[in-house]
Amino acid sequence: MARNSQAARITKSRAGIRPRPGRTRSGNGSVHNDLMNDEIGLDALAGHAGYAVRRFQIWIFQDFIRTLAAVDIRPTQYSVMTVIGANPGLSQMAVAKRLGIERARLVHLLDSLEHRDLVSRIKSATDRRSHALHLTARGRTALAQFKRLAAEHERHVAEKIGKENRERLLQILSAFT
Amino acid sequence: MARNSQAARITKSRAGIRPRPGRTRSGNGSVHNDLMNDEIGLDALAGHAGYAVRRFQIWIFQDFIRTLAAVDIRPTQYSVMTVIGANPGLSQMAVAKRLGIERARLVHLLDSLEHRDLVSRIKSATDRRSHALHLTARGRTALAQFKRLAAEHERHVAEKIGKENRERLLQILSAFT
DNA sequence: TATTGTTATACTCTATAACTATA
DNA sequence: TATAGTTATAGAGTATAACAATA
Repeated sequence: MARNSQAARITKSRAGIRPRPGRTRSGNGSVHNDLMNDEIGLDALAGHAGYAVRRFQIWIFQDFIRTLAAVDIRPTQYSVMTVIGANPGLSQMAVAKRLGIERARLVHLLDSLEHRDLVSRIKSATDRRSHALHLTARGRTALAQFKRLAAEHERHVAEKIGKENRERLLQILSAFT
Repeated sequence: MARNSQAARITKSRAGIRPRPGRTRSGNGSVHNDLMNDEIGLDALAGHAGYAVRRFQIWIFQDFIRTLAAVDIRPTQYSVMTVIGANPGLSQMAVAKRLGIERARLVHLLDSLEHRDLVSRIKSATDRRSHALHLTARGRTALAQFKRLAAEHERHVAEKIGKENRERLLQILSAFT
């Protein structure tokens, strides 16, 4: 699933040119006449940050999901539990705003976490419209494990792009957190 | 929709602490008791590249869609047209593999571009299973305009994160293109 | 009147599976 | 048997709108 992960060299020089299809041998040994992946120029795409960011985001989420597959936690669920764990008592609106999730979607996310006894909604005494969100005892224990696995995922990221590059990236994008 | 765009300061020091809700005044002047966005600590999330990358990707795609709204072209449509324009005659499989799009999804993307007379499928003479993809005359003219608008979008990115940071980002993520 | 949580709808995107026509 | 294109389905994720309870 991690296509192109090793294909760092981009043949920009051939962009815009119609290369003659070379008879080549692909990874699994099959013979075909198609252009190989790294023979297909990206043209203007190579200069767009959004394209690279999208490809990277897909890779990183797939690695996160794979690394936390045993505990069945996805990136958004992890982010919700982490924020509630660090700020118990938050309302659903506050969590949704902080993480940039639609409040309508957070309803379903919390339903699933509540059914798994990881999070609980407690009626607010001061504003009876809102719920104060807390981790359950089970949720606190589980989150500690999730964080260990997420740290392992983060090491995969560092291996992939380099320790220093990862830190530079975090710094460059700090305005978006 | 660009929440937190200016909120560069993160109060990591308060993460894990339950701050007393301060009576504060939000941007639109309404008074409330909730934690303000930058009072809510991200805890472990602040150290995860994936979280920042996801937030950035959302911002960048929204800006792209907004900047190209007049021509009704979305990021994926742009990437498909750009690759076909630079490599005419590619098969659907080749485009799908190169861009990391499911071949099933590319079918619908091409349907819409073909209906708008921007792309055409031409039956391959050598392999009658596959289609050779080309831009139409209208597609070539349109793509030139799309590229001008996309370059404008790219300037927005440079303004947002800084010219040098944008270039560093492209370099760091070059392995994913 | 406005806000919180909720329900519902629609559209995009990702991930599969299965079908057809070719190879 | 395998591959290219297609159709279909299901689940995330995004974007809205509307409603009840409450402020």
